[in-house]
Amino acid sequence: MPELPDIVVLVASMNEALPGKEISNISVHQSKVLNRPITTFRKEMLGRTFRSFSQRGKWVISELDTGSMLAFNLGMGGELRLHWPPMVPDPKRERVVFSFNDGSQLWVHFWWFGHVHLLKSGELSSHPQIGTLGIEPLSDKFTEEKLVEMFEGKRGRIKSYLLDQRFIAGIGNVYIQDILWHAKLHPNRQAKTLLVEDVKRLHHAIQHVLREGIKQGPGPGEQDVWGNRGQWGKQPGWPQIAYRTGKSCPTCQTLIDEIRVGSTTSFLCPRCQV
Amino acid sequence: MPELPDIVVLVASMNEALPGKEISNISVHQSKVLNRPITTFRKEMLGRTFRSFSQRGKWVISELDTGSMLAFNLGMGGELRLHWPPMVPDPKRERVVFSFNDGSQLWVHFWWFGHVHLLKSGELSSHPQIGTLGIEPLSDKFTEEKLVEMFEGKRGRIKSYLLDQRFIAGIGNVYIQDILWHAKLHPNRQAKTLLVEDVKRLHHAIQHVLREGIKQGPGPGEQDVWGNRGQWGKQPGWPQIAYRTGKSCPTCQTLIDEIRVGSTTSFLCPRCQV
DNA sequence: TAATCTAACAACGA
DNA sequence: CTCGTTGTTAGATT
Repeated sequence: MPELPDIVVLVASMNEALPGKEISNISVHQSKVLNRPITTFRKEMLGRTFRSFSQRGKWVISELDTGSMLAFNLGMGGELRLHWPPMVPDPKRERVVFSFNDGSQLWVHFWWFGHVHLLKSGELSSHPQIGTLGIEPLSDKFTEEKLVEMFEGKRGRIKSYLLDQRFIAGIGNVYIQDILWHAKLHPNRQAKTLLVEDVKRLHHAIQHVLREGIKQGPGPGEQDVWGNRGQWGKQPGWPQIAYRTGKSCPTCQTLIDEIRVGSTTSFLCPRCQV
Repeated sequence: MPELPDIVVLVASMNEALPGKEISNISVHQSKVLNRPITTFRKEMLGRTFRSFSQRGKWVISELDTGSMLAFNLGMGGELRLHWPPMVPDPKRERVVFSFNDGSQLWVHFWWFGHVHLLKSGELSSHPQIGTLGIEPLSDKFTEEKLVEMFEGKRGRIKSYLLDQRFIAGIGNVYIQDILWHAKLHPNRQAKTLLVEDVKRLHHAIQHVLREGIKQGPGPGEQDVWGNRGQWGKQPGWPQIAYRTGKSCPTCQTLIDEIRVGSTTSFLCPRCQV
């Protein structure tokens, strides 16, 4: 699933490519991705234009000319792709296709668990998932103190909290790998054992890795609205740890390990991360 | 902790012994058993008389002359005892002592986790524990159909549900032993595997064992308000299974086993109960 | 040993 | 983590 950096890059490309296009047709091939009956959805969306796009957690939020919002969650294996000339989509693969008045199309693709939710102005905050998202880790409000607070009184492992979208929005099981490596913290480290020093390193690592992710372009399997992919894995320094099992830790040359943490996989340097 | 049959017997004795007595003094030796500050509690209780007593789940509920309720939960090792002539209670042992105008005393004793909660008329249903109690298993409303419904869509082991006070009120880890033996059901039996036949046997076993418990008098460690104890363990047929590890199953002579089920102990016939 | 609440965790389903 | 629900467990304690 695309995480914060992937969404930031995708949203930037959508802001270049899509504003002003008027929706002239909509095909929905899997109705449960919508939060309304198909007919209602079509009626409310036809004739609308996208005004702008923004990122919130792992969601793409677009503002329509009516002031309503269309919120995309790409689930697993998700893509938002602009197509021109128009093609006939494979209905098994494409969940929703928006056709525009200039002949181009926006394909919403994912193989499982995605959402395309129409929200009236002001309904963002009452949306069961979007409304409960935590802080944006690249915003000014995400301070070291906030991170200290977040762990206060918590008993579990830090990885659980970093992945919990109600605390921090946008970190998933890809970028967290390098975040924990930069912070020199083991994913199983208990929150209550963190020192202020640890939290400071973690705070810095979160912002550093997410910003670097934006700079490097979409992560593995991700792309922008035109299908451009990023540098991930194509150059030596990026990523340092994620999906590099058996390679050497850049700091100490110990071999990178792959372990199960709860139901997720973690990549880590067993020597640097404690 | 006293369970439904023990509470029924205790309540009956309290209805004989206590109505009409006026509370002339109250000593509270552990304030956290109350749901009010001690001074407020004393002010509201002094001069009151007990009108009647009833059983709800594992609670003793008494109605005062004001229409308010005083709800007792005896926690672990709990006793409600009428004393005359008055004695000086050991404050380490006795949590609350009510002195009456005739010189007698009601001692509230337990070594852990008991409650003495004052509730205004109508507050019973909003009490966090009493208000969420499930059905009374000896009431007419407790039908086989109710029991079938209770297990519908449930995935866990039946013992969890039978002990969960939000489903059925009043069964604890003592009487459940003979209930499951009579129903020929293993405590770890998954709810979803129950046949209608099983549920029917279970329904009958619940009512049979609880009624027999009332008839036999208070269970192990329990007593009525005068301190009378029951027949438990003093005669061959009662109980059949509970606390009889290593004895013979009355049906098949297999030795009774003692196992851990979650965090509780279960006694069972490994041959009869499946 | 017991009772109940809760957080954390796992299993499952959508 | 993709997220919600449900059940299980460990820890704390009203």
